[in-house]
Amino acid sequence: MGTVSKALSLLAHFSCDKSEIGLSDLTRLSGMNKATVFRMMSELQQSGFVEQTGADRSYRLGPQVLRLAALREAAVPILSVSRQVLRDLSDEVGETCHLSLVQGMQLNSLSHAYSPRHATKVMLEDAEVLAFHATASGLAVLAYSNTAFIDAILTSPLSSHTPDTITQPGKIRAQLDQVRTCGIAESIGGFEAEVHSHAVPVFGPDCQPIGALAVAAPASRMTAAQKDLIPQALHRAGASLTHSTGGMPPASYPVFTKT
Amino acid sequence: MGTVSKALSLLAHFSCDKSEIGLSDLTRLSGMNKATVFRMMSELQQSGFVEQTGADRSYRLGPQVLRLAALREAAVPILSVSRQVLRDLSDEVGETCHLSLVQGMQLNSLSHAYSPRHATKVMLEDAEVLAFHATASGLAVLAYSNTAFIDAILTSPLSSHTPDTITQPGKIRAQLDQVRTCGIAESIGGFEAEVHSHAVPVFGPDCQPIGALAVAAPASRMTAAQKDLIPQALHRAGASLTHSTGGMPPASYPVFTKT
DNA sequence: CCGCATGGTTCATTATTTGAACAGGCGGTT
DNA sequence: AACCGCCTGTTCAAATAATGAACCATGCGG
Repeated sequence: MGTVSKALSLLAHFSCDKSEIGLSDLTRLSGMNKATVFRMMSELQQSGFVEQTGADRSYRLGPQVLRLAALREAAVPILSVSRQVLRDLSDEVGETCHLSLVQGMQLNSLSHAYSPRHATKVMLEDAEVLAFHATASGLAVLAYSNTAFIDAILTSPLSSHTPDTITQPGKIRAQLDQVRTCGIAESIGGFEAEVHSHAVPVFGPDCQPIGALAVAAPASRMTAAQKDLIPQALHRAGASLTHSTGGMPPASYPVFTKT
Repeated sequence: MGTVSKALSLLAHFSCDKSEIGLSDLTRLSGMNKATVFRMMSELQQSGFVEQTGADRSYRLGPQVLRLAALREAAVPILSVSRQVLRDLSDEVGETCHLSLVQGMQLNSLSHAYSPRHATKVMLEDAEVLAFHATASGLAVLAYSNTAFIDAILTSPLSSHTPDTITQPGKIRAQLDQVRTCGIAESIGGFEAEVHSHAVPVFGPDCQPIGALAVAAPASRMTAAQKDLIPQALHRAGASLTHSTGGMPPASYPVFTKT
C-alpha cells in the first residue's frame, strides 16, 4: 500500500460520532507508528485536509474538503439535484427520505429530508455508512450491480446489525432476485430495529447504480395506504433523479406497476 | 515536499472551468513526471478522491470528497448555517450574496444566494478562488488577520484583474486601515469590472477571521438608498453568522453605526 | 503512411519514509 | 512533592517506496 493511500486512509477514520481524533487515537485506529501518523497528518494539514483544534490539539477534517466537494458538485451535481427530489418525496410520503452514494466498497448516506408530519422520525447521522446487505439502499444497489461487485460484497464479513439482519449470502441473493422483479428493495429492521425501509437504485450514465434513494419509517406507521403509496412515489422520484443527473436505468429495470 | 503533499497538490489543479483533466495535462500543470502523476492519481482513485471518466479516461474529483465535506459540515456547519443567512440577506438587498472561506493562502467562494429581483446579476463560479487584495471579501479578511498573514499575502505576487485593481502594498494597507474604522470592506471593479462589492469578515471562536460575507452588485444599481441599506444589512448578517457558528469578533471590531 | 499526441508500463537508481527511542507537559494519585 | 500514565511531538540510522527516462500501444489528423 502506497504512502498516499496510507495517508488518505487516516481520513477514513473520521465519522459523525468521531469528528475529532487525537494523535494517539489515530495511531491505535490505523495501526501505524505514531511518528508516521504525525508526519502524514502534518502533510494533510498543510494541504488543508485536516486542521488541529482545541487545547488537546486533536485533528478534524479541514476546509479544503468543502472546496473540493463544491467542485465535485459543480461537475456532478448529485446532491444539489437530489435536494428538491428528497424534499418533494418526503412531503408526499410524510417520512424520512435519504440518498446514499456508492463510494468504493462503501455506501454513504449523504443527503436527507425529514418530514415535519410526525414528531417521531427516523434520523440518520451525517455521512452514515450503510451496510449493503442489511439495508434497503444497499440491496437496491446490489441488485443492479455487476457480478464481481456483488461477489466482493457477499464474500466480505457480513455483520449482524439487529437480530433481524440477514447475513447468509444465499438468502441475500434471493432478496436481490426479489428486488429485480419489482425494482424496489425493502428491509424491515435489518439495520435499525423497528425501521421499515424502501429503496430504489439511482443509475449513472453507464446504467450502473451510483446510489439509492430510500424512504425510512417506523414500522408501526406502515399502514396499508403507506405500503401502497411509498413504492409508487419512490419509483417516480428515483426515475426523476436518475434522469435529472443524466443517468439511465438498464433495460432490465422494471417499469413500475401497481402491486 | 513529501509524497502525500505532492499527491494532494494534484487535486488543487481542479477548478470550475477545469473539472476534468487528462494525465498529460496534469503532467504539464504539475511539472511532475507522467509515471509519478499516474501512480499518484491511481492511489487517489483507489481512495475515492478522483475517478476516471469518458472515453479519454480523464480525471475528475471523486465521491469521497462529498463524504468528507458532509463530515466536516457536521462538525463545523459553516455552509449549512450560512445558507439561510445568505438567502435572507439576498432577499433584503436584492443582489448576489456569497460566503468565502479562508483556506491556507487562498480565499474560496463556496456558498452563494442569488436574488430573483433583477435579470442581470453578478454570478460566481463554484469554489471560485478570490484574490485577497482585489476583492472586498479579501480586504475584509485581511483587515482583521494577524500581521504575519497580511505580510505573507502582500509580499506574494499581486495580479491586476482589472484596470482598477490596486496592487501597491502601501495603498492596500491604507485600504485595510479604512476597513478597520468601519468594519466593512468595499471594492469597485477591483476583481470584476463594473461590480461594486461590500464585505464583512466572519470570525471564528479565536476572534480570527475564517472568511467573509459579501454583497456583489452591478455598479450601475448602487443608488444612494442601496449604499445605505447594504452596509447595515451586511453588518447584521455578518454578526449573525459569526454568532451562529460559535465565533466572536475581536474587541477592535466596530459596532456598526449609520454612516 | 507518418508524425504526434494520448494513456499506460518498467525497473535500476535515488529519495523518502519508517519507527524505536526519546523529550516535555499535564492531570491524577499517593 | 513525587511519581505514574497518558498525551503531543521529535530524531536519525536503517529500510522501503518513489522516481523518471525510456519504452509500448493506440488513436487521430494530415
